[in-house]
Amino acid sequence: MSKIELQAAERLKEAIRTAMRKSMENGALPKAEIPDFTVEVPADRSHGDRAANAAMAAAKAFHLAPRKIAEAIAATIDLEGTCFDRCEIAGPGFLNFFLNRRFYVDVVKEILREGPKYGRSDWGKKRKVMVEFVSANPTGPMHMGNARGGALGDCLASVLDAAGFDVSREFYVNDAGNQILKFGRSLAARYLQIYKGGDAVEFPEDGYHGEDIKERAAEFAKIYGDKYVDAPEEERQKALVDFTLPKNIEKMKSDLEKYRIVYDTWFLESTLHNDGELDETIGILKDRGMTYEKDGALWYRATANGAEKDEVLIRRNGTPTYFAADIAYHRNKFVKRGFERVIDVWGADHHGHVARMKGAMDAIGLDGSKLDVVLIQLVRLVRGGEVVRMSKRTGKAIQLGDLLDEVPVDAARFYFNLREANSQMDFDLDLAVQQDSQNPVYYVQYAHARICSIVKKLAAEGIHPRACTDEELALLTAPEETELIRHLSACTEEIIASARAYDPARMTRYVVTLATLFHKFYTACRVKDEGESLTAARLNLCLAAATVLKNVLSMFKITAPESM
RNA sequence: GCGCCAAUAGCUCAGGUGGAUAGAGCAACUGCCUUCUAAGCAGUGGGCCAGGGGUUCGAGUCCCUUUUGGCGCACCA
Repeated sequence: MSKIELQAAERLKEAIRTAMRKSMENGALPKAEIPDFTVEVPADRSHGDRAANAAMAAAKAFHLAPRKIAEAIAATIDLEGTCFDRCEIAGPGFLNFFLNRRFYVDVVKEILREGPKYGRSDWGKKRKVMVEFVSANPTGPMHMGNARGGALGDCLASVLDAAGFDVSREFYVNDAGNQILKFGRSLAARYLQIYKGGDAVEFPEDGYHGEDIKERAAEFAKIYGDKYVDAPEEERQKALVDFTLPKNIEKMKSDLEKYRIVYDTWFLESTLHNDGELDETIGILKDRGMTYEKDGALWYRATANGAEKDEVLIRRNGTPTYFAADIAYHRNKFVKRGFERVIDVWGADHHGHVARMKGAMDAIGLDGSKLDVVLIQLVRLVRGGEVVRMSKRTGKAIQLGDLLDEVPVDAARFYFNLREANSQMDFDLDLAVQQDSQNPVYYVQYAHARICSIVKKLAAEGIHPRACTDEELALLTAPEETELIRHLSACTEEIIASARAYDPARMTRYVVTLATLFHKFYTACRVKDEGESLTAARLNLCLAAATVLKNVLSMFKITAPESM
């Protein structure tokens, strides 16, 4: 795990604080409390590798001009033990620090030593965290929104894993409740229509109108014939649901696997109903005085936790609501399975549900703040310059399976992780299908392939990668080389930042920038025929770059091709 | 009506806890392959950060407000 970069900021901060204390002792600064300040990477390279705003932040406390404070700090600071060797005062009082030679040498060595592990850290301290994502209704095929949620959820899980959490991926299968009844009614109607004609059988108005329902009913009819035409409605529906549901779930599994998503758990909602957990959870709410009866239904006092209105848990007809099951489900995650933190990836249209769900966790005596919800704005599909509606019910929506038939998985996964979850996004299918050189994923993969090509070319001449001495690695002083190394060194920090923000798109941007810096290096610096030592050192740098490119890509389950 | 999310270049978007001259990609234009992959690199043009107030040394970033979009406010899930 990378320590170098992580320690850089902390050690520097401590050195600055020490310098301030020393200045106070020798009278250069008045005695005052040292305020909080930041150390950051400046936008402009000429401002050094790290900049601290300590002098400006302390101006008030010391009643001194920022530049005076900066001068006192710069005069006393001891950079021994940090990876910086120079400090400049600039602008309104910034302290700009420059990395020493040793830093660049150590980074390259560390990457080559760590290999596939480089970038990983124990920041998450092995805490158990669950990421639940997609969880599409098993009543029909998955759509574009699921494609985005899938790529994001899966990559978020990977980022958390790399940041040192014990991550579990889960798919919640809504195989119970109202929509399954509706599902059964829809299937039964389509089934009967086969034998009695489309006009003779009325299709339920709130049913699922998709073509897939007709297809499933036809498959069923092919096997069982008219056996269920005269059976009681309830029996007919049950037979159709029992036949169709497993097929739909299998289809989702295989589509998702094509998409390189493999879950640790497929959690069936029906288990909550069947083994009493739902009743148990409602019992807890009752015991805590969070429920009451009204109009024949059982209500949850959501308003007690700040909600605008109360919610029904059990309907007048005796069936529990989705919300009731969801409370039991989340209780199961925390209590029965001991997850310390639970992340749900939901479509943004469910945002109203977020506060309710957190409040419900508090209501059953858990901590709602340990439930995090990542909201994903729905994707608008654009084809031929026109927005395509994605309603499942029209039966005209593009399905996840269709998408993957047309768009390479590498491209789809990368594309959906280009933007943060909470941004609206159009998916231009025409563009995505024909995308090759335009798609940033190829740009990144190309950088990797280029490196492999260099290595191959040199190997053909009998030059193989070897360990370099520090003196040799210190030859890497061109701006294109130091910029590249500097960015490579930020990988661990960046993964942690992505994990903290639940934003895997940060890593996509990181790796695109990495590719850019490599391409610049490639253009400016030759590896071949540069003298034995420099060639060896640059070859090491190439391997380091390839390692990080590959680590990030494979974290996202995107291939890192050796040639293109 | 109430609430959540958004508004940055022609288009699609970046801009961690406020920092130095607001950045990429695409599109447009101009250069660079007898030398490791040109799916690349270098350069040019392009901006009232939706409008208006405020907070302070300092605001694209924080607060208020207006406008414009997306989405919620079921005994649906």
